Amino acid sequence: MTRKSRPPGRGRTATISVPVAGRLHSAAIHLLRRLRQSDKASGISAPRLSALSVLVYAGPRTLGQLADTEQVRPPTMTRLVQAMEAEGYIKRIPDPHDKRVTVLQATAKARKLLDKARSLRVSTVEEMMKNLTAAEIKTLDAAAKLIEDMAKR
Amino acid sequence: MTRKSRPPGRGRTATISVPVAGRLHSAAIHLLRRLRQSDKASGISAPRLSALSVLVYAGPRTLGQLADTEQVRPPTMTRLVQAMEAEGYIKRIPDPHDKRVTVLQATAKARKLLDKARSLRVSTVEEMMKNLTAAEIKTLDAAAKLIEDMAKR
DNA sequence: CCCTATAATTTAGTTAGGCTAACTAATTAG
DNA sequence: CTAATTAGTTAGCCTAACTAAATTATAGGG
Repeated sequence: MTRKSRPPGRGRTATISVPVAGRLHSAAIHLLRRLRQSDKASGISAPRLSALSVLVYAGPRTLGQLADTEQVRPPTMTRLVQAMEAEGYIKRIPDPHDKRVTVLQATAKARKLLDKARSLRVSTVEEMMKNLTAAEIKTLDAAAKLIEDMAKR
Repeated sequence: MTRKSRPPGRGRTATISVPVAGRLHSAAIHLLRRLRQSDKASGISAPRLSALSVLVYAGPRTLGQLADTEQVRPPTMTRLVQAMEAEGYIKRIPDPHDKRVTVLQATAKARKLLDKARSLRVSTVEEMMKNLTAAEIKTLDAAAKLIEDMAKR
């Protein structure tokens, strides 16, 4: 589902979207307020969880790349990585072509942790959805796909 | 728009909702990741922003109540409040019935700050939505309303 | 009036995340 | 073969958020 480039003549679309953006924003805030609670149960801090999910869901990368995507300086990432390495969530793999580089890879333990955290959050959402009609669920599904698409770039 | 209590015979709704909950969860995460960036621009830390928005959007309450809702110990909240009081975001109002208690109230400056933060985030969402069709926007709007309803309890 | 409970603060200390500056080691360019 | 660049680490410092324990002041029942 790739976003089609919109040709001229889209009319009042931008104007219509303004209040919707506000409502969508509020909805996201309130949904996430709920989810944050299940997040704490994972027992890992937000910066670590964030860096680790990059490694788990987007694959291995170097420390510098990870620092860039997480928008921190390399020394900060060094420490985050050291802590998570000591806890068995990250493995360092030396780059054979460039000995200065270490590629970081999430371990099975990390994947298990994130899967657990995810399923906690997902069941919170399920619980919230349990009284919806089939049509309402369809609407949410369509919206989820649209949002993914929008967030992709 | 109050959630209607669903009578028996809703059939496979719960089963259908399972993968949708997962997709909705992912969508929310990715949307949030975007919004966190605009949040930084507000220049206030996450714990403070969170506590302050309780006061702004849910109204005044005592320090102890605020500590409870934010899930921190009273000393932690004392410090958060002291900092925000010094910056002019919170006003303390002595409780006439119980002199041990101070009721915390957000100032106009706080409201202005949160409005600014909100509009930053909303324009991020608008920007993301700018290539959607009218039908897609309608879907998002319906979903936003459903989510608000779900999150409400 | 005393005793206990409660609201908030102070005290004293920890932990985590962030930074810059200075360093080592490896790579690449002249 | 130097010189400059790049990846990552170390060291040192700062701030924010958090905690438990002790303290202060008020409330309220017996």
